[in-house]
Amino acid sequence: MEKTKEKLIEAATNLGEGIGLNRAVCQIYALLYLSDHPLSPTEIGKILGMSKGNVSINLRTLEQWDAVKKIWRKGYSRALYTANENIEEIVLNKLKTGIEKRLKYIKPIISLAKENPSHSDENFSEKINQIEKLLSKIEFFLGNFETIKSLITK
Amino acid sequence: MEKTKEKLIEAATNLGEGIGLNRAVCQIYALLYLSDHPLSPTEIGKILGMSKGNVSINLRTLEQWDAVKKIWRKGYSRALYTANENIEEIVLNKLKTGIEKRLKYIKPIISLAKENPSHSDENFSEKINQIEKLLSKIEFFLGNFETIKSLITK
DNA sequence: AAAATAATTTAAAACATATTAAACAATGGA
DNA sequence: TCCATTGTTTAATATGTTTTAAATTATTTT
Repeated sequence: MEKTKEKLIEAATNLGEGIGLNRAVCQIYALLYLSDHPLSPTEIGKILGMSKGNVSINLRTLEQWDAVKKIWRKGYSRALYTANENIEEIVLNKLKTGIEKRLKYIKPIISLAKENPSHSDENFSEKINQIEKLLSKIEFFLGNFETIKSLITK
Repeated sequence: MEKTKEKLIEAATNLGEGIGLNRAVCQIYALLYLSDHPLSPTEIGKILGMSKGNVSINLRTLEQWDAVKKIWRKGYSRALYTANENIEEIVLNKLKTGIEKRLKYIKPIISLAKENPSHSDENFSEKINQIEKLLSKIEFFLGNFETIKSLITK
């Protein structure tokens, strides 16, 4: 592979790792993003020096994020992969999904704490109120997410 | 400790772990956040059933994030700790610092790729342009960060 | 100043995650 | 249909992170 491309992939991978993604996922996405043609899992593995099992696992992860997609070429009947080039869209969607999941989890717990008769503790109920306020801000944010997203991505 | 509080700390910790923070950091912050009075490292360790080494390490991490602060009480000459209650502020500051660090790292690499004479590859220079556009969006965002922050936190 | 208590640092252990290698399944071409 | 090739799953290995326990350092009390 070209030296510059290699460096870019390396840089992107470090970046991704910094925000908690695993190495393989970043490498594969960066490779596909920079490639001008779709690649097969085998090619990906060869180029990146990575086992085919690892390629397989992480391609599926990327598909779930809608960060890459399978395409079919006449002649080839096995799938090739391309990157969804809209990085902002991918990131924002992941963000939204993540926040939603966590909200759903925390809300009932806060409700429970609110109902609970530990009214003697003034500080505690004040803190619960603070958290509730924060949660409703986040919910507002989610409610306007599509608007915010289009402001950013367009 | 009170049952409800315990559950809340547990929930907050799971939440934090979900976004890549370590268990101890979350537990300590949640405990201090919900406590109505400052706590010493020893107390924290005892309440959470955690080694003092672990408390020490993770308190320092939290201090670096400005998520907790040392306070002194007359009579006590050793430091006690309280939570910075403004969670939004903490999160946004961490976000900003993180983005800045990563920008500084990726920018020179992009510049290098741009200078590089791989002009034969039309696709490649197009992709570089895409990334540059994205980076300048992020920079714009950072430039207006204080404004955005005050919109959110106030 | 010495003893007691508290906090930090460190090296090792426990734990978690990512990666591989090998077995298995599916597909395409002879 | 059988062989060759590609992709997936899995169990194990390797790697990285968190936590602890113990040693060290700092602080307070007597």
